[in-house]
Amino acid sequence: MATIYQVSALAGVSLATVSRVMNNNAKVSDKTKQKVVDAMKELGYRPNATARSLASSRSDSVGLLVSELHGPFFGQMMGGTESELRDAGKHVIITTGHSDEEKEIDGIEFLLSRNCDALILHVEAVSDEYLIKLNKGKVPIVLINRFIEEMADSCITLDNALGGYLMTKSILEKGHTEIAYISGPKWKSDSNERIKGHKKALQEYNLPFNEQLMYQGDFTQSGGCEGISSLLEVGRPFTVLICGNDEMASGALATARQKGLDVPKDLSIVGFDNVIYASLLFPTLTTIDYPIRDMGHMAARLVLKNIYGQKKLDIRHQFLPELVERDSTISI
Amino acid sequence: MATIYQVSALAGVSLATVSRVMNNNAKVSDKTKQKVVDAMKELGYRPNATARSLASSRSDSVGLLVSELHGPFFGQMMGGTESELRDAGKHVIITTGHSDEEKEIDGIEFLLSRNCDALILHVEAVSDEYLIKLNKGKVPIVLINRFIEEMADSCITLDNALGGYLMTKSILEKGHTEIAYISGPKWKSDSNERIKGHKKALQEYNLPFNEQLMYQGDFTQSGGCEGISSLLEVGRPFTVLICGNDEMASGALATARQKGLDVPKDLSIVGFDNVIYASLLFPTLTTIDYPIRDMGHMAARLVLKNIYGQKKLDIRHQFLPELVERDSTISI
DNA sequence: TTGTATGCGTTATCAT
DNA sequence: ATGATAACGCATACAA
Repeated sequence: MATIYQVSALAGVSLATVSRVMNNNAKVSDKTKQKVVDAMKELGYRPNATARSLASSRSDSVGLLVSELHGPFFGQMMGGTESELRDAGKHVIITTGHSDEEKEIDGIEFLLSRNCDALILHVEAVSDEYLIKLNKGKVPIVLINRFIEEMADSCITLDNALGGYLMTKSILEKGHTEIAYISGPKWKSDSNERIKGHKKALQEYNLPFNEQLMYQGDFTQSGGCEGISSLLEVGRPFTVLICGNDEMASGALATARQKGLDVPKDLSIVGFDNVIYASLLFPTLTTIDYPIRDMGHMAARLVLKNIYGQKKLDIRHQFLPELVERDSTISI
Repeated sequence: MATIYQVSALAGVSLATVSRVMNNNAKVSDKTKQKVVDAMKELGYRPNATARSLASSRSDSVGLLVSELHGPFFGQMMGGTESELRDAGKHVIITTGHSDEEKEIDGIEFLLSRNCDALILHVEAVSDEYLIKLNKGKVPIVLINRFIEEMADSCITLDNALGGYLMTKSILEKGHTEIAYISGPKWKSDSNERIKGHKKALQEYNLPFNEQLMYQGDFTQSGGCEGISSLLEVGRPFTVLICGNDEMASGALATARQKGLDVPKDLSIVGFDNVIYASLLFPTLTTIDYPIRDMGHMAARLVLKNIYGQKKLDIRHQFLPELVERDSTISI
């Protein structure tokens, strides 16, 4: 691989000059610039990003930490962030945290060690204190789907409580009173917020929250399957099943059908996220739209604005969920 | 951020010694090692991967290029590769090619410029020649879902032709003779191989290939929607619709239902890939299982074996597709 | 076992 | 406008 030395030698100029034309951040006469460009082309020169980064402590790349690489949710998020950044000529370095504190920290340290210009994090296990401290460091942080008062300017969030409220309200309006609920892991804030909204809606309708018909799932399809099975075994009838996300809802849907239940006639089901295949299920799934792709976009824009100086971008920190009514819910 | 200099000063040893305990690749007395470790801890020292990489021309990370970050196919592939590599203490740097030659090359150059120890590529647009040349370079390459004779040892492939054959044969066995086909882009090799297998099965049954009922889609859901609409307009009846992948199949399925067609009674539909939600659709989708997660795993193992010296791993280069019969196909 | 010195490929600060 | 040269943070061949 050709280096800057060889280019400078072939072009008959100094290292500094070659560097200047690469970064075109200083005046270079057209004549010498041409010589350099020619030399570069002849040698097939490609700058070494590592050396460049070491010398400049920049890297033109931003670190992105997601919980998982698979699944519709993170797929959309990564896609949104990457496309925006790529359009701006920046690269994204992706790694995973697997919702595990140690792995999340490991991932963050990896990204930091790669000299990322900024970090966009979807973290669930590390503490607020850790993040606050991290945020005081040299590398700017953007938090997605998590709100921390002390670093509010760096947070891109969805109003999960509102989402939980909307989904419950919609089924209460349909006359349901016997409600089962498969939540996400209780230690995840979005699960909890959704439950909060759920309870608020119940309160407005003077309905009690029934702990018996609450099952704690794990946001996966199979979690939804196990959830509905377990809930049916409780023996207490319910006319609607609220799921903490679409993946669990789709699992529950399939299991319900296997058990001979007609959705929505025998049982209404609601999801959360509006994943790409929610409208392909049968019946099509009523859910809450989570504009995660837009939020991924916005996280990228926040970085572009704060770190890469694209001042004119306007930023939105809080996104709103919306009810998407489809065929999996029915009035009774 | 603390550097190796500060650690060496605090510990009262030389740079080299600090470096040795970091990499523990040379004898260091327990006593001095302890001093160094203590100093590191006290300073919260974290090695700078960039500097490290520049000095050693290694990076303990492998570059991964996929076409897209979203979608069930690439999600599974990335997940498989990352988990295997992460378990081995290596990191993955992911970037995208968007099935576009220029972007694929840009992505590869980015990965190369980051000093990746190896590259795992799912590329569709760059030429064989480019890859062969790339493969002669310093950085080892692994190709996934693409076969090039000259670098066969670096390829992890699925027998797409066999898959195409299996899917067609299964519906021929069911008595279908009026067959419509929504293919992937014709310039993608997997699309083509699947069509080849399709034709081979037709031949065995002495059935003609009907160009009229062939629609070229783009492997997306909406492509499937457009495909079936267009095919229905041809006016020539068909009892089965073969789709180049599950995403198009799911789009076609939804559109078919919208148009009042009963799947599978009025129309059988087959997909390809066996994506995670194929079994959640209604009716559940008959498809060809593409073990892409395993293949992602295997690509990682190939790297671990060849580059990171884990010699005992055994490698499999060719994977076989399997028919998964579900409810979207029926005998006539 | 430990230390010294040099190189890795750039950027950036001085000069000129 | 251009050139010398010192960082950047670490690995490593060579000495001791």
